[in-house]
Amino acid sequence: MPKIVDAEARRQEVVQAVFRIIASDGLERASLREVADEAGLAVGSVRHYFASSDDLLVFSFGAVIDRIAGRLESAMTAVEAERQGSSAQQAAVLNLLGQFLPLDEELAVDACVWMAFRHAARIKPVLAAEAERSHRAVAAVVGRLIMLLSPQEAEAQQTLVAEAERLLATMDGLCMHALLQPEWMTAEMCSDVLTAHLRSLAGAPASS
Amino acid sequence: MPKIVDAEARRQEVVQAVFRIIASDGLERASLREVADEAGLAVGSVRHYFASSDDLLVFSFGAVIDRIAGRLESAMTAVEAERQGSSAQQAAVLNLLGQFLPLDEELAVDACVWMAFRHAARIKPVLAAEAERSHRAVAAVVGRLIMLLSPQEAEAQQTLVAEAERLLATMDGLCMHALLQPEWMTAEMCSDVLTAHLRSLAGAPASS
DNA sequence: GGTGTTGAAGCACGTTCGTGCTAAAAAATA
DNA sequence: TATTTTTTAGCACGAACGTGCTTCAACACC
Repeated sequence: MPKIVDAEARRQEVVQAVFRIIASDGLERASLREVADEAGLAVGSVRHYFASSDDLLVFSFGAVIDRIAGRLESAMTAVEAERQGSSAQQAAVLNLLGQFLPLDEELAVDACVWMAFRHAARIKPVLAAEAERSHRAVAAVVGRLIMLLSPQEAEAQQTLVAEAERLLATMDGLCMHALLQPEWMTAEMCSDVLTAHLRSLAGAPASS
Repeated sequence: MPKIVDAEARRQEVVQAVFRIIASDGLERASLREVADEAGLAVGSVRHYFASSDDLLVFSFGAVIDRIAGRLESAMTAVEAERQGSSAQQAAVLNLLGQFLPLDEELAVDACVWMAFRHAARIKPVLAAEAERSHRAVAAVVGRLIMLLSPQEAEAQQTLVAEAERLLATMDGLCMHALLQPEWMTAEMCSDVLTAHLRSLAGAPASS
């Protein structure tokens, strides 16, 4: 029939163009014309794969969520595979939490895009569902991590939830600072903050 | 000479209109026309007080920084006025940290506007200087708080800095979650997370 | 009371946006 | 080779944007 083209691959190429534009110029510059230019296509071509601008943005949001959630999941299974309390497990935990931070180019792009979409979802209702999914996916991983790391002594369920939310907030804040104030929040500072937080988790059992 | 009008008061009215628009519709909707409508003025009138759109945004950013920094400063002096370790000081600390969070309508508007400008500053160079000032002002207060709350035992300077950055990141993450996922991050959850963090500061001296 | 400075309002221009729609190009099938 | 269908490209329209510039009303001062 037609010119054979892998539609799914094309969509991913367009999404990659969206990511690059958001990371460098912000979400508000991710218009159809800009995206088409960045992807080396015409506006009509992009609109052939995505019915509307909202469609493109929602799909892109979903794509970055899948990427991040996938990284977190695999890093979490690596943590669970290590012996409890071993230094190898400690390293795996640091690796897991590092997936939140813009420590290399790819992670930085994803972090930019993720932050931009989550903040945009406060205003644009079309993004709300994906924002919910994003929060659930990340909270699930962090919850498992907290259950693993918390002292075995009897812990109130509420305390565990609060500790999970605390770690989640710290990671998001750390990511935010690393993106917005990279001169202050360096990779070393991130590492220091992370180790301090993990020590506070292990050393100060939050017995309610 | 002319029609007497308190120019500074007028500017503040326009800035308030900017705040309302950003809080409800996002920063990208804070155009001259929208702001003029919200303030009950004409575009030309707004431009009489602000030379350009960028001028208006930079001034508004500065205004929200001053408001937040002012609240933090007064709350910090209240903390320093209480007896060290007293429960009154504990309450004053909770009050100080609560100034970061959208716990009432006014705080919520400021938090929205503050977040929006800080993220926009990553892209728009005109906002960069104010973003720097914002970071310095808040970091200074949090630094003083950490020095006050840390156990008196000999602490490495680096550890204190890391603890300050950790508290700052946690507060920003908490604020972000309270704004973006208010159903999950309720006021009670904020309180639980804050008390857990303060306990980890006092109970687990981060001796390097 | 005239006069000149200033607040307020609005027009006009060029740019960018999303989107409906049409037309050409390209490749697999008849 | 002719046809059919997907892919690509492009035009046109209305809306919204920032901004330069002009116009009008109002009030303090001579």
